[in-house]
Amino acid sequence: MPELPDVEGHRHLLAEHVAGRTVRGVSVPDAEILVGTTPQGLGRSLRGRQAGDPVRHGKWLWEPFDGPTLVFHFRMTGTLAFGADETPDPEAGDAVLLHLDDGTLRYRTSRRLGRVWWVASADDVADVTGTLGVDVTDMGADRLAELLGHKRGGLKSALMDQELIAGLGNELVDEILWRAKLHPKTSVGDLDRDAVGDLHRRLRQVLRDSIRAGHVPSGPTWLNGQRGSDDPVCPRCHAHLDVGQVSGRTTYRCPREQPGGAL
DNA sequence: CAGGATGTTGGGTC
DNA sequence: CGACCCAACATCCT
Repeated sequence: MPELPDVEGHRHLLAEHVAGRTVRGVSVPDAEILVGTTPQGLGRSLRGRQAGDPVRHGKWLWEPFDGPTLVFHFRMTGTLAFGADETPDPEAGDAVLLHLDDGTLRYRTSRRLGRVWWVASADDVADVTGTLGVDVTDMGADRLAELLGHKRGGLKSALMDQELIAGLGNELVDEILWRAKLHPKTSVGDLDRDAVGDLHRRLRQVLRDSIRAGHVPSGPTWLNGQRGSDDPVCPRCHAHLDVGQVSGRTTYRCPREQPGGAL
């Protein structure tokens, strides 16, 4: 599930419940998920430290502790939760818990694909994340046009390239392309400035509504709601959707409104 | 019960 | 180097 809107929700949770609090102790029920230190090292490093303001860039999230910083990525699975319950539930995928002044932060990755990295300083975060493009929530239409101007190949691949634009995942990109009425394999070079402008407006709209919801919605007016259906149809024109693979990801497209070849 | 799944990495090819 | 493809990761859901 975790797409950018979910990660933004997790950032909000950190800002609300963790920033400004002090670490009293840690639990690491799944040490394999913790990278860059040991459970003992994590406790030694964080105990007594105060949490600063969390940062999200694309689908990456980090929390500085007055120097040492925890970097979170959720991959295909994973959540953050905060509450009074201090008890780890390893069966449910609890991996790293931080016990703070007034509650416990719980990083859970049920399929164990997510990771939490420890780095000594916020300056070292980029060593973990690698090169990231502009955060998609900070990207204006001109910037999008400029970035696409340097790219070749298919539009969906370009939008999903985290080194170009950080934050767009499979579900968001399908939703955006459907609203912009663009075929996922549209050659990037075929878009003129007006088309990029329209694409950008749709992108902003999808992001705003998704972040507001805390996830990519799947209601009746969202293409995303057709995902997983045995007979997916276009929420606007009710044509049967074309489902296939693009860039190795399951892709949905309306053959009538996003014309072009089959996926 | 086999197959597929939201993401990323690393290998390989052209 | 860029674009693209694939397999792997570990587990859950259909």
